[in-house]
Amino acid sequence: MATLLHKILEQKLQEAVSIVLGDAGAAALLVRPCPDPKFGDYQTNALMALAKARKMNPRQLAAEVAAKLDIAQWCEPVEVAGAGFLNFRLKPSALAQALREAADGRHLFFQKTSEPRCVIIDFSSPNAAKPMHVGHIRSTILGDALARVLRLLGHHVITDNHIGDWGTQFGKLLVGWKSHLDPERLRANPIEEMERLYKLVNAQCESDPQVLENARQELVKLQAGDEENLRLWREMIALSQTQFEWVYARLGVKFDYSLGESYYQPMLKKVVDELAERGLAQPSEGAMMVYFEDLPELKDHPAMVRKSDGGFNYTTTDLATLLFRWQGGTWSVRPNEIIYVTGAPQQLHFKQLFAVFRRWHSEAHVKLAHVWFGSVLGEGGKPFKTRSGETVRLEDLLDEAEERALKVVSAKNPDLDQAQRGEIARVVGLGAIKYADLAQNRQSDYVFSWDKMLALQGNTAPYLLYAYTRIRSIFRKGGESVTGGEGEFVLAAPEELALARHLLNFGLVLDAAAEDYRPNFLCEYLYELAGHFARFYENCPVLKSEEANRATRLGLCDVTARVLKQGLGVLGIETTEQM
RNA sequence: GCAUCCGUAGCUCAAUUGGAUAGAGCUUCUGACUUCGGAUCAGAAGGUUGGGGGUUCAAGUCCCUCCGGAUGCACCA
Repeated sequence: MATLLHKILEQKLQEAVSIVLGDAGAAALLVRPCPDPKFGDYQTNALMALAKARKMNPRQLAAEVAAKLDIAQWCEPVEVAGAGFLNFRLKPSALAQALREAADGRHLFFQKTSEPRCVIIDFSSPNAAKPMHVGHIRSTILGDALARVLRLLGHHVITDNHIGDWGTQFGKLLVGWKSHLDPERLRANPIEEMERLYKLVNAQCESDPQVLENARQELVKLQAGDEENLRLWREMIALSQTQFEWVYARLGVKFDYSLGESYYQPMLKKVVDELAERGLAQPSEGAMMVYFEDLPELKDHPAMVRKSDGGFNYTTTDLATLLFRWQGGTWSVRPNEIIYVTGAPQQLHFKQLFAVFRRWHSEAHVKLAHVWFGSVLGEGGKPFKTRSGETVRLEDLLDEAEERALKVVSAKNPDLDQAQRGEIARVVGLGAIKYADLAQNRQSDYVFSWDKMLALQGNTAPYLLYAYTRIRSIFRKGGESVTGGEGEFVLAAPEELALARHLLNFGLVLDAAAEDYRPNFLCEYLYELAGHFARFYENCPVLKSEEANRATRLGLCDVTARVLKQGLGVLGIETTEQM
């Protein structure tokens, strides 16, 4: 049995409360780390809320619950403080036991959920026939990190890339492909050529209505199943897919499914027919609309599910997709939850989507979450563009990250051979980009800064990776005889205790990050962990210390390295032994 | 006009069911090197959390209002 102390405390608190209040009504009694170590290791403020709801004296309730708490095995006597806080102080033996278990590989301060859920995560979603750009990075990195966290916690995660492979852009692309295609350029760089064609025709459409009309007709033919157009479309999709896979491989991102918009086209008519039959959708100005008179937020924002020209739009496609997923897709498992990771501007769309679906299938017990995020801005707070005003290509961005990281590594560590430096630069560069994004509250707009993300100070990937390499260096230097330590942990120095206490909270933070879809909690935790380690490292010699201290300190180093590696790994960031 | 989101130190950002003294990094200043990797650590300075009102034992967080900004709002996705 793993000793996960905060879980034990929560359990015991629950038991004590039900003894005192005589019922199990106490929903979630959370125990969390104290904001200030002087109060203790863990606290709960839940009793104050509980007392309030029952019109009881909070301090008295806290005292009564404290009297029934059966935790002497792990804690010093509990204190009632302030308006009704309970403060817990761990016994050194409990701390030592948890660390010993972790050092022995029995756990890493977290446990898998007792209630695994099936969660579908929809993220990245680039448009076919266009290069992936910086706008896709947040969705991709955030979605991947969430998938990894949920999987680590034992959930059944299905990732699905809803590629934009059926939009109106294909009308223009078909016109371009048929009249301006340069086979040489297509061979050399298919995406660039398709982008060139699209831009060319798009510009022509501005000035020449005839070209626009041609594009419309090509689109209609494609959607009607014209063989020639379908063949060209498939070719374009295949070329795009190759590019996507290359970028995803570089980022270390994998999808279980990539069912694009086109996959759902055969289902769209039925969606609208059903909505119409059930009176949920009504005709208006030739289009089909769903109104939400009873929802104040959406009262003035009806959703369109069919255009006046008879065509369907993205709400229709998303409804079909949602139904398909809820019914178990091709994987035959009904999800408990579906998560969409997209930008903030789509909030209204998802509110409409979810509202329509709830009416359409009110029997569906599935949690629908729109995990939205802010924009990536350039320095100065304006949209992030290249000097010439173009959107930044994702591949160029990754290249530049590695180049910049290589310069730093080469300057700091010129002794390493070129191949090693290249590999370190890859890990550090990609890690820096991912971490800079994930470390931020996703809902804020994010100011992209090379200097900040590659800095060795502050809450950055290089700082964390450096902490990791310092630990690994100890074990390298100590030789093969040096393991993660043995025997009982004897924690004495304040830096040892602070590090140990912080290690214990890894699981709590993983849970919080998963619960709120916010990897920045985990980043914050890892940054603090690296800080605690740095202070420990500064003040507590490991290899040079005497045998008694040495075993404990080696153990702390080992466990810290494992939490760092696991924590970064679950953010999609690799580690490196040297840098 | 309607809706959503945001406003925290000079700058970039945190702040876990509303919780105890709002925290980091950068910048500035001051310290610690015969380094288990100094790509480090310690200390100082920096705040009326946009303004005002309200709820609460407790508000950056919830409610109202005003100011300022971003985004979206029927035939693009």
